[in-house]
Amino acid sequence: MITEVTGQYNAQDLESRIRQLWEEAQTYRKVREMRVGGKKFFFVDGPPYTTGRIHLGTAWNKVIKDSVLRYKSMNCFEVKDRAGWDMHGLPIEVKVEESFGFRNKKDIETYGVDKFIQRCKEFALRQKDDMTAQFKILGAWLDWDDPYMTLKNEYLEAAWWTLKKANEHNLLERGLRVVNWCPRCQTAIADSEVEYWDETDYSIYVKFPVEGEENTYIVIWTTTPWTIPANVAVAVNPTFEYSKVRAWKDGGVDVLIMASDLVEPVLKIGRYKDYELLGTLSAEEMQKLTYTHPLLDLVPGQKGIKHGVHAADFVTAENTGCVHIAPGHGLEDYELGMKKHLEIFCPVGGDGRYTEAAGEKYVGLYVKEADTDVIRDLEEHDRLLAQGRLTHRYGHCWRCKTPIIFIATSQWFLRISDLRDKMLDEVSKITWYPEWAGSARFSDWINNARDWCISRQRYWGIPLPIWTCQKCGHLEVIGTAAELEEKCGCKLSDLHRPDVDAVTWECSCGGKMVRSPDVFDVWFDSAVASWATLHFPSQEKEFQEWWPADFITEGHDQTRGWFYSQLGASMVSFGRAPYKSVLMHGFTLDDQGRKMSKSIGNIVQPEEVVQKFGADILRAYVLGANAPWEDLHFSWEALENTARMLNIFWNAYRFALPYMILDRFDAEKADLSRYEKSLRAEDRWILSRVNSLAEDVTKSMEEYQLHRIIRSISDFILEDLSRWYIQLVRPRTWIEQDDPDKLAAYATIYEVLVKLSRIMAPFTPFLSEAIYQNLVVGLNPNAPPSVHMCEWPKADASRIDKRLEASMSLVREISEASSNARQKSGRKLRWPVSDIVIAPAKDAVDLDNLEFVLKGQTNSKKITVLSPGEKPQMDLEMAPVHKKIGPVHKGEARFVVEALKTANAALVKKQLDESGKAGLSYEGKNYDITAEMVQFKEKPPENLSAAEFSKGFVYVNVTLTPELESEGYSREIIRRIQDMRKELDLRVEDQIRAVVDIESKPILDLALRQKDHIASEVRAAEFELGLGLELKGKLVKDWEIEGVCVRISVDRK
RNA sequence: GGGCCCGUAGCUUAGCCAGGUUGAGCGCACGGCUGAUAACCGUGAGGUCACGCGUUCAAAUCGCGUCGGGCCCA
Repeated sequence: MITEVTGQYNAQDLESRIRQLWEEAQTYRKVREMRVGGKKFFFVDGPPYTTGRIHLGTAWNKVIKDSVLRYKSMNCFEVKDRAGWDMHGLPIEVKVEESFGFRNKKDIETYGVDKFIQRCKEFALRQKDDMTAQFKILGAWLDWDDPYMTLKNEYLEAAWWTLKKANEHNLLERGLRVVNWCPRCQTAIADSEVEYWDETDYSIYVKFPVEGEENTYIVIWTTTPWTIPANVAVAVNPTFEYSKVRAWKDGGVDVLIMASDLVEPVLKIGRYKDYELLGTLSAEEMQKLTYTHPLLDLVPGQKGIKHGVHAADFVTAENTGCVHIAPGHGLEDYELGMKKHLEIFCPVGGDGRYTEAAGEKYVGLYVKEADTDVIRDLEEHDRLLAQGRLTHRYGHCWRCKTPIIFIATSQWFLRISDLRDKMLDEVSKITWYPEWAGSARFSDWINNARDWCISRQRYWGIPLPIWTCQKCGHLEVIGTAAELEEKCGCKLSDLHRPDVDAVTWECSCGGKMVRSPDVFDVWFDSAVASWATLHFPSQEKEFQEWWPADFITEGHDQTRGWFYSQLGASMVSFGRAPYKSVLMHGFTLDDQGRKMSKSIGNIVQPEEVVQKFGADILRAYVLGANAPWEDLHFSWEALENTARMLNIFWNAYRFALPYMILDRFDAEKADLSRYEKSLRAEDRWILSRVNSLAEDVTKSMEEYQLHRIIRSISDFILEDLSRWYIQLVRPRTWIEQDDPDKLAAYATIYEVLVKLSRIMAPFTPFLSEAIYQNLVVGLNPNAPPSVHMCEWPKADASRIDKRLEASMSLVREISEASSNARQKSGRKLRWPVSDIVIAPAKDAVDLDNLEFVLKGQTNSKKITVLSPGEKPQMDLEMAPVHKKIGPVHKGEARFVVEALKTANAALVKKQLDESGKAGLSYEGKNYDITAEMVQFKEKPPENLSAAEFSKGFVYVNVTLTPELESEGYSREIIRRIQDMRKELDLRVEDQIRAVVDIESKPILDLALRQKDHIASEVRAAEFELGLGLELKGKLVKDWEIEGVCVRISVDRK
C-alpha cells in the first residue's frame, strides 16, 4: 500500500530512515551479490590519507565515485569497489611525534622504535574508523567492511613484490644523488612532497679570486650563502660574451669578470663609482680560468679541490651570468658535476648542520642559520661584492613546513626516466576525462619525469625489502614474506620495522645479509594499489580476472601524485598502465575561488553541510555545480537552490499521493498499459520527456559530464514535471468517480515518478530509495526490494515523440506570451478570454493535438492558428515624414502634419497604393501628399493585446462579455472559498456549508449564473449566494473582489 | 622561463569538444497564481561572451597573440 507523506522534505529524517533500512536489509551487500557474474567493472579507490577528517574535496571525490559505481551496478556490471586507506608516512609520524613532544629522530629512538610504530599504527586505524563513518553518511557505497589498507602485511608484500620486479628489470639503482631533504624529518622527500611559497633570503654577490692574476675576480651571485663552502666550480653560458673590467669604489679598485651585458647593473649594486673595460672573453676563454675558493682557509674539505669554469646551458643572462656550482647542494650542479667529473663535496649532514669537512668554524652550525656567518667571513676576506635581501619562491617540507635543503645523499632510485617514451605511449591508450588531462597535462608531467627516489630514512612505512651483504656487497630484493621466511628461517607476524630490521642471514660468501634501513616513499604505497587490492601477489586468480582497473577518478593534484605513481610502479613491474580510464576532477575552493585553509578560516566541513541540508542535497550540489574537472566554488546559496529543487521534486511526489490513496490506487491501476487509449496528449508528452531524460542522462554519464546530468534532471523536475505537467493534470485528480481519464493521469504520474526515482538513484540515492519504497515496494511486495537493485532505466524509444515535445514547448511559449499579453492589458489569468490568435511569422505552428492544453492554460475559449505571414485585422497608424513634407509644402507643412493626425490611415494608404498620392484637408484647405511623406505602422486594435514568441506573435482578445465576466467572478469566489477550506484544515473530500454575500447587485447577478458550478467546485452541500444574507459558520471572512465587498462564511457540514 | 586550465549579467554558472538568435539560478522591481502552498509563475532592468588579430557566408565556440586569475613545473 502507498502511504501518504506529510510535511516538507526533511532530508535528515529521510536519510537516517533509509540508512537504517539499508543496514537492516543488508542492501549494499545484496546489490553487489546480485550482479556477480555480470560484466566486470574494476574500480580502484584512490586511498585517502588517514587524517581523521574528511574535507569537502574528499566528499566530492567519494560522491563522484559512488555515483559512477551505482550507475554501473544498475547497468548490471559486477563492480569491484574496495575502499582504500593510505596509512603510512611522515604525516602520521609527525602527528605522533607532536603528541609526545618529540623534536627529532633521537627522541624517537630513545622512546623506542617498536613502541613508536605501534602508536602510529593505532593512530592510523583510529583515524580510518572515524573517516569511514563520515563517508558512510554521504551514502558512499564502497566496500567499507573489507577495505585495502597499506599497513597490512599483505599490502606490504605487494610493494615488496613490485620492487623485486623492478630489480629484475634492472630498474632499481642505488646512487649518490642530490635530493630534496628535510633537515627536521631528516629524510629525503619526493618532488611531489615539496610545497613552494615565498621566503625572504639573502642575495649576495661574491668575488672568486682568479688564479695567477692579481686582484682579479669572477663574480657570482647566490641566495644560499651557506652553500659557498661547498663551491667547486663556476658555470658560464657557452653563448655569452664576458667582460673584464677595472672598477673603482671608495677604498679600492678591483678587476672583475662577468657577462658583458650585466656589467653595469652589477657594478651599480656593488656601489662602484666608475670602471674601464679591459677586454672581453668568450665562454671558451672563460673555461681556461681557474680560481681559488674564497674561504679556502676556513674549509679544510676544500683543500685539494681544483676550481674551474665550465660551460652549461642552464646559465641565464641574469645577475652576473656566472653561476656558483656546488654539486653537493644543487640538482643542476650535481648533474654538471657528474658530467665534468667534479668533486661532489657535501659538508652538510642529514640534520642540516655542517660536518667537520666544513671546518671548525662552521661545524655543527645549522646551515640556514649559518648564512650570516658565511657572509661575515666573506666580507672579512674582502670577497663580498654586495649583499641584499630577496623574496622568492622556496621549497618546504609538505609535512612540517621546514625549508628544504638540497644535499647529496645515497638513496635508492627507480629508473623511471628510462621508461619515459613507453609511459607516454601508455598514456595515449588511456581514456581521459577531460581529454586534455592526459594528452596535455599528464603527458607534460611525464616528459619531465625524473628518476624516482623511493627511499626514506624514517620509521612508519613499508620497509625496503633490500638486503645487502656486508662483506661482498651482494644484493637481494625479497618479494614476499614466505620468501623471507625461507631465507632466514624465521616467521614475522608483522613486516614493519623494527622486527624486519633484525632479520639477517648468511650470504653465500659467508658475509652477513643486512636490510637497508630505509622505508619506502609513501607514494610508493598507493602506487601498487591496483594489484594490492586484488590480494596480489599472495593470490593470483583475482588479478588475472580483474586487472587492470577500468576506472579511477581523483583531483588534478594527483597528476603528479597517484596517477603518476601508479603508472610508474606498474610500468616497472608489468610494463603497462594499471588503469584504462581516468576522470580528473577539480578542487573545492571557497565562494571567492580561494583555497580553503585554516588561516583564512573559510573551511567548510562536509558534516556541517549534511547537518544543514542532508547528503542528497550535498551530492546533487557538488555533482551539478560545474563540470567535474573544473574547480568548485562552494556556495551556501547555490546549495539552497539545490535544496529547493529537490523540495519541489518532493512536493511533486507528494502531490498525487492523497488522491491515489483516496481512490485505492493499486498495482493493477498502476499498470500503464491498461490506459493506452485513455492517455491524453499531455500524458504522452510527459512520458516522452521522461524517456528523453533517461536518454540524455545515459549519454552524459557515458562521457562523465556529471554536471549535465544534474542539470537535465533538475530541468525535468522544475520545468516539465512541476511547472507544467502537474498544473495540467490537476483538474483530473478532482474527478470523483473511477474515471479512465483520471486513472490514466495517476498511472502516468506513477510511471514518471518511478522512472525518475531510478534515474536519480545513482546521484540522490536516499531520496530515490524513499520514493521507490513507497511507490513500488508499497504496491508490489515482489518488486526488487531496493531502487538500487533495479536496472538502469533505458529510454523506451516507443514512448519518445520528438514532434510532440516540440509542439508542447511551443504551447508553453505561446502560453507564456499570452500571460505577457494579459499582463499588458491588465487581464488576470483567472478571467477567461474569448479567443487567442497565433500568428506565426515564417514557419507553421504545429499544435499536434495540444489545443485543449493551450486553451486550459491560457484560460481561453477559442484558439486560432493563422498561416505563416497572416495577421489579424490591424489598425493602421500614420506618422509624418517631416524631411519630405517640408521641402514641398514649405510654410504650410505644419497644416499637413495636423491633417495627417486626424485622417483615416487606411483610406490614405488605399489612395497612395492606388494612385501614388492622397488628398488631405485641414481647416477647409486641401493638400496632396505622396507615399514618401508618410510612414505607416500596423497596430493591433484596442481589444487585442499582443506579445511576441519565438515563431511570431500571440494576440489575446481581451473583450469582456457577461458570460466571461460571470465565469471570472465565479472563479474569484471559488478561490476564496478554497482558501477558507484550507484555513479550516479540511480534507479534500470533506463537504461544506457556505454562504456568500455580495453587496453589488449587478455582480451578484453575474455570479448567480454560475451558482451550481461554484457549489460543486468547492464541495458545498449547502450553498447560499445572495445579497444581505446572514453569515453563519465557523469561519467568516470579508473579501474584496474587483473593488466589491464579498463576505463569505464556511463551515464543515 | 615552460605546460595546462579558466576569464560569459552585480554574484554563481550553462553553452565551447562537433561554429548558425548567449540560456539559467540568486538578488532587485512590478504583476500574477493558489485543492503541491513556509511553494510557484510571468514581466522588467542588467551581457563590448577579458582584449586584439585571423580563418569563415557566419566565431562566446576554431587558430594566433596580449592581459588577468589558478594549478603545476623550472
